[in-house]
Amino acid sequence: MDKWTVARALREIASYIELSEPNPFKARAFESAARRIESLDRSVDDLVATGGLHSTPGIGRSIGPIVADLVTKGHSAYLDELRSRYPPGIFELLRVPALGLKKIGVLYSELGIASLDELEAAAQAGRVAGLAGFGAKTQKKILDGIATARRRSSQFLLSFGLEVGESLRGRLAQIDAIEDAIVSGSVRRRLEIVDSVDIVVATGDSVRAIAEVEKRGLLDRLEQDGWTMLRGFGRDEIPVSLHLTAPADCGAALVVTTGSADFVEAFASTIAKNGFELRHRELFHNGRHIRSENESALFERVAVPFVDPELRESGDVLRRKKRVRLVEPADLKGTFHVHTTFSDGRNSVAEMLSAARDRGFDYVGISDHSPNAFYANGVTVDDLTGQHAEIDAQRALVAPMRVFRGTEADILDDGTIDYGHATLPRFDFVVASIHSRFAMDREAMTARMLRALDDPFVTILGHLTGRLLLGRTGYAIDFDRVFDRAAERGVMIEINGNPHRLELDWRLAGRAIDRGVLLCINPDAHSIAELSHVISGVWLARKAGLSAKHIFNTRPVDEVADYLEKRRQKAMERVLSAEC
DNA sequence: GCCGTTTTCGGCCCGACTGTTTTCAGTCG
Repeated sequence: MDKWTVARALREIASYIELSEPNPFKARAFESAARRIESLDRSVDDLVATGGLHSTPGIGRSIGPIVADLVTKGHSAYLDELRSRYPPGIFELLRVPALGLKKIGVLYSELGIASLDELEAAAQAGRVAGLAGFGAKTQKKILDGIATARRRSSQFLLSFGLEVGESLRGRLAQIDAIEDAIVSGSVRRRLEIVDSVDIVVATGDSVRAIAEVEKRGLLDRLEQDGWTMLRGFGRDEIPVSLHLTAPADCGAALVVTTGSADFVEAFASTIAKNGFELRHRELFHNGRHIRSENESALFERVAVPFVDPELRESGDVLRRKKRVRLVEPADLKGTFHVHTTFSDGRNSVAEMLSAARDRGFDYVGISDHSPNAFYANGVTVDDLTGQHAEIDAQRALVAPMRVFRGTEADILDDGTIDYGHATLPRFDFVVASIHSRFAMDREAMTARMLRALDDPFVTILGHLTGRLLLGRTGYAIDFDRVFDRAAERGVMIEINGNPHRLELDWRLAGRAIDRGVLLCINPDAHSIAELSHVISGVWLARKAGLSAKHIFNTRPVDEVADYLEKRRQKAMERVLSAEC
């Protein structure tokens, strides 16, 4: 069993404990044990086999045997028992805003509520308001929140849609009767929130193809709609549509099913001028069927410059005379905003650096949290020396990759930057982010951010609005004023590739670019695996129509090093002259 | 549940906000 699976089991135990136990520290002990396991630098099997478990901090007499059970038996009797005490799916109530594990525990023990439907019925009957710790306002909030929770359960993050789509595509491609399978729809357009997965399936024998899909159980609750459409559900109930098409019509089927509806409509009317028509996912010219094995051949045949799928949200893009070369993952030479175990990262400096080198980066910037971020174990001024020494010690091992020492410093309530000017010069770069007081009004929040942008040590503005997709709307700011100030001060704005954040929003990126703001694609990585968030950052940049020239970290290492050093020097001069 | 040279109990990362309370618990970041 790998360490991630063990950690997940420990977290599940922590959640069950929080439902029922009054002592909050017991659940926290399991949480911290999970973190310990995740940050192991060797396999958990090895740790158990060699008896090293007992000397691992945070894992004591109770948790030790649970970890050993998980590793040696593949399950834990303790966790099995906890699971049997509650109905499955009780944690779906967490989707309701204002409901945490404590309240869910009370709802279950007092009223036996363990699903959204039961909760809704009880709240409508007024039974929730009578519970200890609940009241009329909470009951109203819950009723409002159930709608949100239901909506959230029918929407999915792009990263999830892509994972389900690609895994299905791979399994479809293994079927003999299927020549090709390509993910289309809003996933292919890289829309940040999707409600379904669409796959074009090219086959010369749809009867056999459908029979195989059914036989292999690739989808749940399969419905057949004629011979060209199969609908079902993938993992976690995401709706999936398979669009069966003859291989000769694959290009047309891709255009139509990729959408958007607006784009396809505009595309159809553009090509109609030359006598072409899209009908039932097939291409016709003056009534005669035209082969379109792939999309680029189709665009060429109808004499329209190819439009990258990410740009197909509206038909306006068809007015362009030429295709713009969008930024690609291979364009990124390095990245910033990478956390380590010095704050809330799960991997050490050494692990993160060698993983960055293995991705082929020429440079990487380490940026742990600043002291104000208590909950994220921010690095104190005293601990900085140790971290910098550790980074310096690792440099030679990952050469010639260049390592920059940075921070993700909190923007404090008044807009000043955590650490202050006594310490900020010690960093090669500073990502400034807001992690507290999200509820400020638009005016106050904008003022706070403008002041942060005025600090000469700030290099990059981190996750612009703090939004969490399907979780939390970002704080309100006046974007144009922030973009103007960022351009004026030469502060970059981050494209945060974390699939839950994906901001600055692709709908806004063009406005920032037009005002002269430079952008930087960062992973906000808290583990080796999360370094891949630079790829989702590239999706966003492509969706915004950006090229390599708009992105700072497509620049070569020498240019980047020079830029950062000059900026740091200038900041120190400005601060010194202000003090004189 | 874990930890500890103050060693078997008492503390455990913090703060804003909200609603239910009338001094605090739960949620969220």
